[in-house]
Amino acid sequence: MDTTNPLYKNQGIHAVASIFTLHEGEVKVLLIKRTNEPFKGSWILVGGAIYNNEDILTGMNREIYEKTKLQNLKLVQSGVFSDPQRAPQMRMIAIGFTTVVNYEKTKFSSITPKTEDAKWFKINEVPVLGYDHNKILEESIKTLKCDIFEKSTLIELLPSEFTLPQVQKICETILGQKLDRRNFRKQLLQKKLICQTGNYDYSSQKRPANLYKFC
Amino acid sequence: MDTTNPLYKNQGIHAVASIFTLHEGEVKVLLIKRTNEPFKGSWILVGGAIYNNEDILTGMNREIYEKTKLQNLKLVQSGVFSDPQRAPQMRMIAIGFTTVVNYEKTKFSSITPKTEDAKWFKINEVPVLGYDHNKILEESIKTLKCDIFEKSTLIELLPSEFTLPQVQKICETILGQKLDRRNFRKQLLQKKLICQTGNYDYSSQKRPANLYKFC
DNA sequence: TCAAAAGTGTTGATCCTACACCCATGA
DNA sequence: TCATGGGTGTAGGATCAACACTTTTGA
Repeated sequence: MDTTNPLYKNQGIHAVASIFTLHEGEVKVLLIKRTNEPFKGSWILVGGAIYNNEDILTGMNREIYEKTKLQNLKLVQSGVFSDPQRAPQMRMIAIGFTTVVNYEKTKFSSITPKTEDAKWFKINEVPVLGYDHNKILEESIKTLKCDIFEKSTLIELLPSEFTLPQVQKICETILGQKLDRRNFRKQLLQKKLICQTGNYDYSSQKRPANLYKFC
Repeated sequence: MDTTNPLYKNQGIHAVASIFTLHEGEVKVLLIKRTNEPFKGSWILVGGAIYNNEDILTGMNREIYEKTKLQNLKLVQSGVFSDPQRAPQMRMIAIGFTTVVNYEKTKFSSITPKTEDAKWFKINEVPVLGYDHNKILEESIKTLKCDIFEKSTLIELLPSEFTLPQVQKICETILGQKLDRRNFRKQLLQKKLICQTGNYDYSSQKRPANLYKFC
């Protein structure tokens, strides 16, 4: 590689995360309003350029922490975006990631100095985003749907004890379709990821549901 | 992004291809001997740094063409490699790709000025490579095994007319295991990717096999 | 006629889907 | 007692793995 070739100059790498949550029965994604050019005033996904001394996962975690104070999220890679024009200032490649976070955890995260505003958007009410972030989000939604039955996804979205109807509602919301109750339970139970606690959820006004936990 | 931050300087992107072929009943990968530092004299996969004005696929195709004169290969992305130390000169992220090429096509490709030597290696006789290319190759082998039943893979490895035992041998070689003949045929035929030509292969000294083509 | 490779079907296990009725509770 | 949501089992179809004998050819 000839490092004097100007075609190699000024490249950089973005790590961009679609952070999803469930709130009020809707799938939402965290967007941040940019305070600087380019795309000043636009909403974008959480992310930024990674440093020379970081691998991509470290950089992604740092960016997420800086902008949201969230930590220890399970990140799944969901695409590489390399259109030379995707960032106006300089040539940037983006690596997309997908993750979910329990809405309760986000209540206490204050907005950091780097962000003017951060907001959860329903995924079908997302505006036109800066950069190519609509495309990155689209790939992440596919990844989210694929990973919805993973322990790492469900464990984040559920409290320590939960009912099967709760789990089913989460999956249905994310997949955007109804699931058969009996098949759903069979499927989940025979994976042996969860087991009954022996407790019941009396909070509903109807028949109490069995409480389960991850085991 | 603060472009004056030195942590953002001098990043680059490698596109790295594991180009596989079948030859003399073995799966082989194309390696190139480096003529320059770093890793002068080491064998590495085909690849290089992409230009500012290329997307990653364009850059990968260009690198492959420059180094092998091969064109129109079906490239499948097989990983992102972002260890900050993976390249000694400067910080380079690598995007790995997997592809296959018919051995016949490679006979006429002469070595280009950029390469001292290029050679097919059996995949279980690959030496220690420069950079992190052993790791990249490992991921590509997984991708190759996953994609072996894809039309785009098989079509490249087979002549225009071929027998089912030929296809089966290819799959067995790549997967490294024997397959049941009856199940294999059923599986392939019910995908309706191939159909009989009505011709027979008389080249063997035994019962002639039906010739098939992609349809 | 023999050796070698090509060709061919069936059976059982597993998995997935579709579907209907009873149960426990609070109002 | 009723309305609501929780809980449960089975039957049919599709898919996959295992397995053995017959056919065609050249030597």
